[in-house]
Amino acid sequence: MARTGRPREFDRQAALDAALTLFWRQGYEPTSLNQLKEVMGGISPTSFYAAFGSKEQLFEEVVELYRSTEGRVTDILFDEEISPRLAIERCLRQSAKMQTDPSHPLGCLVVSGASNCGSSGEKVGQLLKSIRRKNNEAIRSQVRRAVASGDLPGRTDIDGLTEMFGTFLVGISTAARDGTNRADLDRSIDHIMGLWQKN
Amino acid sequence: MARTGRPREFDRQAALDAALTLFWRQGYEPTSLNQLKEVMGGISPTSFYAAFGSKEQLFEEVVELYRSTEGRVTDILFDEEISPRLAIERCLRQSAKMQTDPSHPLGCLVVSGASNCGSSGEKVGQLLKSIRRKNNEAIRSQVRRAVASGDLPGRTDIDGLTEMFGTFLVGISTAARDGTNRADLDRSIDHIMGLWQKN
DNA sequence: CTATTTATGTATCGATCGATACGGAAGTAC
DNA sequence: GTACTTCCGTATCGATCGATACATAAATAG
Repeated sequence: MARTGRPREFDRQAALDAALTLFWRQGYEPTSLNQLKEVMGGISPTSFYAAFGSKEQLFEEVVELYRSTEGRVTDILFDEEISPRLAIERCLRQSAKMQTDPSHPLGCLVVSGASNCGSSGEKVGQLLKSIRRKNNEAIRSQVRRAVASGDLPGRTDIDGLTEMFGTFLVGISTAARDGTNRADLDRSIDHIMGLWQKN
Repeated sequence: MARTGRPREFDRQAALDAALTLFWRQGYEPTSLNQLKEVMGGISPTSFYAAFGSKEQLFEEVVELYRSTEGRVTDILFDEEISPRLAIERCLRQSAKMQTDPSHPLGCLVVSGASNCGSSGEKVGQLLKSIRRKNNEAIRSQVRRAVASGDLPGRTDIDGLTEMFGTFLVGISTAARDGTNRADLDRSIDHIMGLWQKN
């Protein structure tokens, strides 16, 4: 049976897509409800709050959308079927490609989406931080797996190598936003991955 | 001859220091004038604007202060007297040490101080971006110098290697703010600098 | 039809934003 | 002393912030 009540007049998914783009470009706090309502189809405040709850809830939903689409480039870090080296290299290359793609804002929403937070944005800042932490732990798990399998020597400094890849990964967002193109990032990944066999 | 007029009742330099700390922790946009006035000695709005012009001008002055103090860790990138490798390595290690120092906010003001900017913060965002760009060019200059001197092979991919160090450098800010300690960052620098001789 | 449910449009809420007006206070110049 | 300069405190500006109140419109249920 069809749902009762007056049907929604705007496309909720399209509105969510537009909100993602705006949050991605500007970040959480400087993006105002007026801007959001405008790009989301010129909807009214009432429609906005009825459909999305609040600015904070909308952002959380936007982060979910990001993670299920463009943000999937880091998912491969959690793949323990492929080789650890390939998991990390592919994550870096896919991230560099995605974050420099001109079809959407530059950089990474998880890294740069809520980096300047007052008290009102503290919660969403913690949300993104927890995602970054999980990614870092996935890198550590891959490095550890490589040592266990003998792909990296037993004397490998696991934490140091993990942090090297992790710091480089989050750096891609600032680099991309500063205008670095994909080709240069890809060659920088050539270099950083060169460490793997020369260890 | 002494300056005429009623003397200022607050310590301008101390107020500037306090503003630096607040901007460093929160970033430009989410830091309000009320917060600033409070940490700057509970000064009045009139005193604030008479002494610093505006929030934006204050931030620019704060950036100058930062660059002349904690931010000097990157100055060594411009030193063409020491070896290129040492210039880059010292920059990374000093940055890691400074940005994880608990005596002030974590991370780097130049990287994270205005990363979420609406239209009002666009100007300061560009200011920080131009500083990052200059630092990147300094890295490139060092890499080029290393190739010219034979310290790196002639076939070296200059732009790729530059971007690798540059991306890692800006990544330190997010890593430090996410809680990475100095020791782990230092070991990650051990790894990334290992590329230099193994090229 | 009436009742119920959900969405919409307008008008506006209290709080806060960055920034000023205005008058008085505290110093020097003469 | 008076004139001048600079700073301070209070009160407040217009704009915008995120969020709601309230009445109305458009659908289904019976």
